[in-house]
Amino acid sequence: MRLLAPMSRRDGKSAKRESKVKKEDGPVSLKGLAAHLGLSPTTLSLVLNDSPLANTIPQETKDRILVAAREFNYRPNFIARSLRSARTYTLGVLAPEISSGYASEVLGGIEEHLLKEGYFYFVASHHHRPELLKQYTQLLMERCVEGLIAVDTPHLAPPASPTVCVSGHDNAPGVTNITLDHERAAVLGLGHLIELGHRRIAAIKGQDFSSDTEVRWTVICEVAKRLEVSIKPELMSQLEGDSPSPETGYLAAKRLLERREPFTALFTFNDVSAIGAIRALREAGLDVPEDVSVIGFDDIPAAAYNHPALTTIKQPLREMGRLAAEHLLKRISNGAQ
Amino acid sequence: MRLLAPMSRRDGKSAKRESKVKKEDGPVSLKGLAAHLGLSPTTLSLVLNDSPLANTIPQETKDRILVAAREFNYRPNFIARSLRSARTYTLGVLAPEISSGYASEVLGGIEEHLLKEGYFYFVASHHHRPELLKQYTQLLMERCVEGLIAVDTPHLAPPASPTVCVSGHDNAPGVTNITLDHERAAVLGLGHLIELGHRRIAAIKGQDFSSDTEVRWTVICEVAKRLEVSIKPELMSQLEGDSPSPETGYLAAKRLLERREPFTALFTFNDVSAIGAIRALREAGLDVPEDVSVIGFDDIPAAAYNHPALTTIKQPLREMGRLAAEHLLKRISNGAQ
DNA sequence: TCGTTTTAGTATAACGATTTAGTAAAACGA
DNA sequence: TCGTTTTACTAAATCGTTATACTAAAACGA
Repeated sequence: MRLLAPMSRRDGKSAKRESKVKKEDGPVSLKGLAAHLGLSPTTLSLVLNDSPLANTIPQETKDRILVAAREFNYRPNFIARSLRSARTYTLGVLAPEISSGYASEVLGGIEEHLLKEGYFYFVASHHHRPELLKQYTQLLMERCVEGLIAVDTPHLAPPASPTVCVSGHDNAPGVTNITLDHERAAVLGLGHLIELGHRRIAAIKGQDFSSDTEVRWTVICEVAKRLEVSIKPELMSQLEGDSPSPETGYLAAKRLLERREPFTALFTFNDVSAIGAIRALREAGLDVPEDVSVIGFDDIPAAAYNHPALTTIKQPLREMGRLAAEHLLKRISNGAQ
Repeated sequence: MRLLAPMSRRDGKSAKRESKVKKEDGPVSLKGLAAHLGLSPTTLSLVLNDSPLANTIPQETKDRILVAAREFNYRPNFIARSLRSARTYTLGVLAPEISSGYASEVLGGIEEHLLKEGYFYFVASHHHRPELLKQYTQLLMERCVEGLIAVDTPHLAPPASPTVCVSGHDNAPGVTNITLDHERAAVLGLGHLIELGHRRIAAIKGQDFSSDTEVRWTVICEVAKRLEVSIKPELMSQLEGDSPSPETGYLAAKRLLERREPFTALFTFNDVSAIGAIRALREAGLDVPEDVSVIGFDDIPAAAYNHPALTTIKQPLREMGRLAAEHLLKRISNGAQ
């Protein structure tokens, strides 16, 4: 059941004007500060950036400048600097939808590293729509981002900036892919099920638009064959639609059950769909984990608190985001393309 | 159980140099394009922005300019424009942690509206640490953002830019708060429980650092009193720590149970903690919902797929984000402070 | 004392756009 | 035909920095 609470907006009283006349007109510019000190902007710039050219300027003058800068709370204008230096210290991030658990975890890792390095980033959600993807890539480039990070975004057109793809599998020139070791993931997952004695293993494949879908599926099939528990075609179902709720998994499991092909274990594409699948199994009178073992993927926080607790393969999403950011900044500072 | 899969990094072959000599040197500037056409940058600027001053310029010339601009894929440099116009079309967003379900939903709504209006935004997560909050606010201002949106962030210092707080309750000058109608939420939640016949109602209050905690708690107590089911002090527990997992709710419920004060319903601060609380109740031998009814808050996707399905008060977080963005842009375009 | 070096700066141009003020040539009017 | 208006532009300033080149004065050396 769901009860919807409404919301409202309330404004504070409008800001009172500062009575001090002192700084009536916004932030100080270098020129203004220089005028106040009776020096040229050049001198201030040299001192404030302690350029080697400021060597011959006496400490007394330097101090005067530093004191005044502090007093007037001088902050160099970032835009002007960017224009001059052709650096924006800004990246662009493309993701299907930032509010998805997957993307937001990766973004968390990206942000953590970027802020530490003095960078910010713009995000755009393309909802797997090619024309939006193209448009936003363009917009980000126009904003002069120094590089791009694409999260779970296949078929990215070869970009003009250095690019890192999180869970990318396209082999494009100039693009670095950060990927999971899917082979190892498959061995962990299937190995665990086999150890529990399962032989009739079903699987739910990801949506076609997910970067990992094909690779993971291929690897799972290979590993299954190698471990001699090959997954029957009738025991494969696939997620459809891009709902962020467990519903996709619920429906995929339903389709699987309709085929009446028996199985004792289910390997799902992610935790959210696993939760939905479990519900479908229960409704079909199957007990989890007594009748069917379910294994998820991702390790979202809710996984551990599901009832019963979900077994899952952890993807270090935050770490992958951090690594993507770290690598991209390295490429940028190497002047790499 | 959780099995950790490792990840790896793979680079594509490095980009081949374009063999065309045509555009060897990055994007064209207005000056470059003007030189190519034998016109002045001014003329191009007037035509491309179709300024009224371009009225007297013959269509033929205009066409020449437009064709060349298209041919060379001319894009005005955003940075240069920003410097001149003192507009960045960029906002700053402050949140405790972007990867939390709460913040990412709100961000989704913010993003949706901003992109539609040609804006981008920078985000920074302050983790409820005052010094980070201050530092990031400063950094965002230095980046020349045109406004700020603070999500679940109390005690924001009076900012120099127009600001909107999502779930803000401080009454600061120049700050707009987007808030839930907590009164209505409390009536919905408590009303539902009372209708089910509950009289001994327990509640889990939010962490002290959450914007909504105090207001919601106060309102719930008031409404409870009015509905004559006042919540006993012994039946109040509080979330602690900022883990994003249901664990906080699990622990809060444990503390509640230790007091051995009987109750038949539990109103929790959010869905995630509700899931944890249900686990604690189960471990204590209480059946949900037979022995204890639990009601959550937020309506996260997993709520509906919890077993049993969780009753919850929906917060229209995405809508709140969208509204915040919309209102802030309106204030900005009104030149408001 | 005169030439050189050092000191302590400054003037100018540049980044890439936009805006204001201007101008030469053509067209027009009486 | 001469003065005015219109046409079709352009020059220069500006946004706030930074980089390069330059200079006047002081100090130094022989």
